[in-house]
Amino acid sequence: MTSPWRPIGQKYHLSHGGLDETLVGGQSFAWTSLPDNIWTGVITRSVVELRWKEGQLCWRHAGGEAITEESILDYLWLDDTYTRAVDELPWRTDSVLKNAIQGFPGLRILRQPLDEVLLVFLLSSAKSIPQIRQLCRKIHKLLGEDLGGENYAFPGWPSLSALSESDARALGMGYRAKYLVGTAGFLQERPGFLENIREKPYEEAHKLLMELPGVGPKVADCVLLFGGEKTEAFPIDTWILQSLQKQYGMRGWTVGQMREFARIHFGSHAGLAQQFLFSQQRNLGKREPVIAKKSNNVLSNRE
DNA sequence: CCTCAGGTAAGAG
DNA sequence: CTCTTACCTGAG
Repeated sequence: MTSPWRPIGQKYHLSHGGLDETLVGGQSFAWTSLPDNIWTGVITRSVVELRWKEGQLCWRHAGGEAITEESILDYLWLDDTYTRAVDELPWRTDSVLKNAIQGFPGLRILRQPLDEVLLVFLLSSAKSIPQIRQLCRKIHKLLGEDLGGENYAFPGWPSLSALSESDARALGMGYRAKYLVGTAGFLQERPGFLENIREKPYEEAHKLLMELPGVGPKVADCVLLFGGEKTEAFPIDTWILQSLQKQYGMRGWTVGQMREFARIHFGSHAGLAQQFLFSQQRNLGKREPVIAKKSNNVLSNRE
């Protein structure tokens, strides 16, 4: 059933850390990190495993529909346009960004299906990454196609529209339940709405997405960046807010001013810059300094 | 028991 | 257009 490992993307710049951030760092919730530098995930209706071994990325099919190497390359943005996009970022004059790029070599934006990404980020508000992952899995398992090995496909919005608000609340969505029901109903009345989004220029697509209940500026940007191939989209979440405030000295700036800054400073691939800064900010202080921890214990013993 | 977490929507100034 | 606040729920 499982196909043999095949090398992929030999000619492109990759690293284990960059890959891990890409797959399980928060832009997708379809991947799981396994021991031995292996990740397993679902690409549309195919279960795929990736492995990092001796500086080489390999993949194999592990369930569901067959999938081509070409599809994997596209999904992982393994082509020359990525290399060019990174080079076009203003790292030459921006040492913060340069630092972030060097910290996560080969970090990229996945090209995920837009409808699937919309569900994920519609449910993401005020939730942690593990919570979002768990909630999405629950929905996929309930309504999505069984791909074997506890993997399930995204059900599609027509299936999601079968959920009532109380169904959705029973799944643990809380106040996000009305977003899901509202958006599912909206899409049912407007066939082709999501398909159209991809073809529109960024500004228009962003405006259109915000017509959906529960989709504000941040979620719309996430959907366009991760599911709409709009690399100029610059989602401003709490992490990016911190990065801009602390590393770029933008305390007191409004979110609107920050969006404007990002457009001008980072340019047509601002979203890619965002991903590097996001990963950098989120991983600050994640390395456990053992010695520092010891001294903390001493201090905390006083009463 | 209390606070807070990948935000959005609604209302006020 | 900026600023506040409520909104569900579960984890720390």
